[in-house]
Amino acid sequence: MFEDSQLIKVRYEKLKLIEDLGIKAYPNDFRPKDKAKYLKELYQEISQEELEDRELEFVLAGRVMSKRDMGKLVFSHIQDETGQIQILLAKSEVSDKDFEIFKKYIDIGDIIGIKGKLIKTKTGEITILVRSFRLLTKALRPLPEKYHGLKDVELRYRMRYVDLIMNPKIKEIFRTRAFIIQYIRDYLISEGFLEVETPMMHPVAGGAMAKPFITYHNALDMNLYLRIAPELYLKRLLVGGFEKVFELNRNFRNEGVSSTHNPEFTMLEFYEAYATYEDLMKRTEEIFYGLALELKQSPFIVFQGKKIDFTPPWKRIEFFQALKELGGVPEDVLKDREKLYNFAKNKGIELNLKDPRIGKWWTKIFEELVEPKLIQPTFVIKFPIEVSPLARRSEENPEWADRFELYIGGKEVANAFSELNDPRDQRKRFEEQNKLREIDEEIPPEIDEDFLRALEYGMPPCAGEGIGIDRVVMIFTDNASIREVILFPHLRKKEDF
RNA sequence: GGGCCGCUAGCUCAAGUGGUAGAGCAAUGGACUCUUAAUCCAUAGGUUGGAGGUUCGAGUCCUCCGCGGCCCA
Repeated sequence: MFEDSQLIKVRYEKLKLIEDLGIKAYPNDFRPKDKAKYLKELYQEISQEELEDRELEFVLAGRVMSKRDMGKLVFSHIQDETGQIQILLAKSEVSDKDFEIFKKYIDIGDIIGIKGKLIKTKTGEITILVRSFRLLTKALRPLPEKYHGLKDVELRYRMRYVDLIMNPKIKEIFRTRAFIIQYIRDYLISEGFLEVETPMMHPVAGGAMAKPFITYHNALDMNLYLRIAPELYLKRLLVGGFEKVFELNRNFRNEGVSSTHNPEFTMLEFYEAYATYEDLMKRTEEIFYGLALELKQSPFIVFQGKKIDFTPPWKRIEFFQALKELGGVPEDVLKDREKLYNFAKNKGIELNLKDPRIGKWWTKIFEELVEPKLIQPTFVIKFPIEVSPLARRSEENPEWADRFELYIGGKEVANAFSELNDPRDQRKRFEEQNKLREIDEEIPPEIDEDFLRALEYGMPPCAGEGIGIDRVVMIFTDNASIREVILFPHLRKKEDF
């Protein structure tokens, strides 16, 4: 690849000079034994005299992050996965050749392996006095400025690898992400759930309301949809006799990109036979409370300047009650289409007049007026049946679904319900939904007949829940943008990238 | 989709009302045995996101386009 940047040319030339000296620029026979962070932790309290006496040799590898050449001494920091540690090359301690090579040919950004003993500088910093070193990887591009690092958000996302090198806090986010996923997985497995993998490519899109990505299978000569949700497959597994299953993986939705939406995102769905959405509320509280204790050693976290308390039990509020009390929708307006339409319009909310489902209107108003107010963990219960096509009808009132949505920090985080397992009702709901396809492009393009057949074989009474993992990570890492918790968020293509 | 803001050296940023495009770090050459945003001397580095336009003259004003951020839908 041609690069006309002066800085890169210089590095390529240097690489050639190194190789001309018979030095390998990309060897793979160096095995580090020590890590920067642990050396610092272990030896911080030990005096220079004691370190001198012990004469221990340490072996580590890392990227050169700074270089301060003082003539016959060169101080430098190298960075491994755990952090940075200072190293010192002294002309008196290494061969003349090594010293020359380090001074002349080792650049900031190169990865090197070093052997040496620990010393403390006069300021008390644990430092490795190098006895020998090896070039392990030559870097051909300069790192960003050492003090400010890489700030440009666009560059940070497009070159996450550089972001990770320069901004140690970014690594923490993704460690926390991994921890959260591991914690949830451990919880479910310890509760007897089986982790499963169902298709990512669906012949029929379903399980949620969203526009799917379409792809094409050559050999089968058919269109496939990237899944918008695994729900209908997980339910088939309950028909098949698994009683507790979960899947923790990616979903794909062909929608806009925003600070809370990435076209692919990570979702946990779990299903439990002989349980109701009430049981799942308890599990949800357990999971989040446990996570807060593990991550913060406290039931409290701060999200975007707001203190959030995960101590169970959490607040529950009925959907209508929330619309009235938090959304300010008057009682007489709620069920009157015309009044409701005008009420929304007054609030700057445009409702789709062609949509006959008043429930759809309610959820729209709910999103705008209620959602942002639900800061503390809150279960919103008793959802309108019209917008819950896969949920069981409430025994109390057939117009409600036995369903909850969980809100934290003003965002929807989880959605759960007692599952509809009456195949007759399920078919009716699909068919009703079908009629609306022309006015609502999020309705799946066809009915999943095989799913209905499976229900006819009998799915045990059960409850299921979906948790948006990216949002959970946002909450626990206090990030307002989903892109900060996804390693490689999707951006528009750009030349030079 | 709409509004606002941004895009200048590898990175972080400057350049009243239009008048020769600068600094720090990084780089290159040199000095320095406890530096740590090292310091000191010197050198080099630019199609100012792209394309048009206005003007004697555009980083700056206008139009269109691209990419991003925030807000709204």
